[in-house]
Amino acid sequence: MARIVMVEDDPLMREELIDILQKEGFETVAITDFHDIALQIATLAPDLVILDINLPEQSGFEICKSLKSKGIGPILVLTSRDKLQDELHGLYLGADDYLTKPCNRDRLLARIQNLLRRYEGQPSLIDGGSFSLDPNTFTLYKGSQSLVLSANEGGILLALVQNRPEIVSKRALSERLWGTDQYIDENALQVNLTRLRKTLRQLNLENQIETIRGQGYRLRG
Amino acid sequence: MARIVMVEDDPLMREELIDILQKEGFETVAITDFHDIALQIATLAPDLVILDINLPEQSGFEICKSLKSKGIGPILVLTSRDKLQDELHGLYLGADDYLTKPCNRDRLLARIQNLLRRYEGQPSLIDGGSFSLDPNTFTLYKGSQSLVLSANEGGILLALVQNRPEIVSKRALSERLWGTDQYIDENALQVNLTRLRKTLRQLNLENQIETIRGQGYRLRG
DNA sequence: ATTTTCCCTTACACCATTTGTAAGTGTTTT
DNA sequence: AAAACACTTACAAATGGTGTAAGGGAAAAT
Repeated sequence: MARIVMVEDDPLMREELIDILQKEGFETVAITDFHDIALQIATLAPDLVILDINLPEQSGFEICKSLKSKGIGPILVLTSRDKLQDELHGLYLGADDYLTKPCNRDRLLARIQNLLRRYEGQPSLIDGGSFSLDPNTFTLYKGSQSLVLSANEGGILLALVQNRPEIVSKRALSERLWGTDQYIDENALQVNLTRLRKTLRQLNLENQIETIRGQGYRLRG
Repeated sequence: MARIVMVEDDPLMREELIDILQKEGFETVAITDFHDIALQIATLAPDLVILDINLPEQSGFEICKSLKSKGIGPILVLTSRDKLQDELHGLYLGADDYLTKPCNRDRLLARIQNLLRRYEGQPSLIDGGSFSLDPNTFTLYKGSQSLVLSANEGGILLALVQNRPEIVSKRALSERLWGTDQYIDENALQVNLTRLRKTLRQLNLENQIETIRGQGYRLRG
């Protein structure tokens, strides 16, 4: 079941939330130490974060921004601040939904399900800057366009995406594709890189792969 | 700029919406013929749909459901129905957000931006019930698993998903794969269906395709 | 109960795609 | 100027996709 992390400093409200969510079958984790909240949440790997705004050490707005920059979501803000400007600010910072207290139990649950549904039906794609890559199938996505890379092309791109923005040596790429127990001429790597660059051009992804002479390759961006 | 399709039968409200959105730089398309709305919207390929609920021929709820089954989204419901049960129903049917009229202009725009931001960068997958399908590459997604179907297997599954839960005749499937100007033995369709069923089993998707003897096939769920 | 019809499955051969090798070219470094 | 490194294109072999053929099973018709 989905893991929901709650950032709420009012003890009574927190217990009530925990009760509602656990009755619904969710795994709940409540933040009680209000220092370095974004870091704590990152290590918890939540499926959804319920975030209050008025907190002791940091504003929920700051936390929201920090979570977003770490790619953690979805984030549902649940706060007593019911002014329109606060809602606009929260949404602007990247909150996925903004609800005000007091909130009807069924409404809260419906909004939570809504966010979970939207995120969990999505494939686990790895962000490559200007594109996304499915590590299972080597399917490359850019906007509404997509294409499937061949095994070799996909293996190379995956290695570069996973190590972005670090340089990946030719030796590491060769081992990634062919292992160490069979001899493949080094030129095969060059050829496959040329094929990959050509394929990337089909999605207008020019100059994504940068050559560092004598060291290896890296993904730009 | 993003294309927003509006389904609103009140002319004054519709004009006001168009004005607000165009001033913001959006491309707007307003539905004025209220028959077969889901089909019209599908051909428009919108980036977002603003949907009223009280409409002349069909309920916005039905349209929402139909759009969702065709993988069209996001959907922002904007309605005068402000009862909690209506909101819950809309979210249950798959609406991505539910706002009631009258709605503050800045709030509406913020919610629209919120949805657009969340969907751009995501591949356009069609919902198949227990799985999702990328119509470009025939990549099949189920949870964190994915695999790429062959052209024939993908073409068959796509047809079934797009017509779900309707029956698709063998003739329609054959025409989808081979057109009408070349003769392919009917058994080729049977063979490819067997191959597709075997591939689906690799993702534990048993019994997804139902045979209706003498009529055709349909997707379960 | 038997026959006919429809659907499914497996194997085979042909076609399309992927990929390592070979050879040539261009650029950068020594 | 020569050497080293990187890139590109073409070719042939290997691999995967797919229609056809043949056989079998189940449901419907007689």
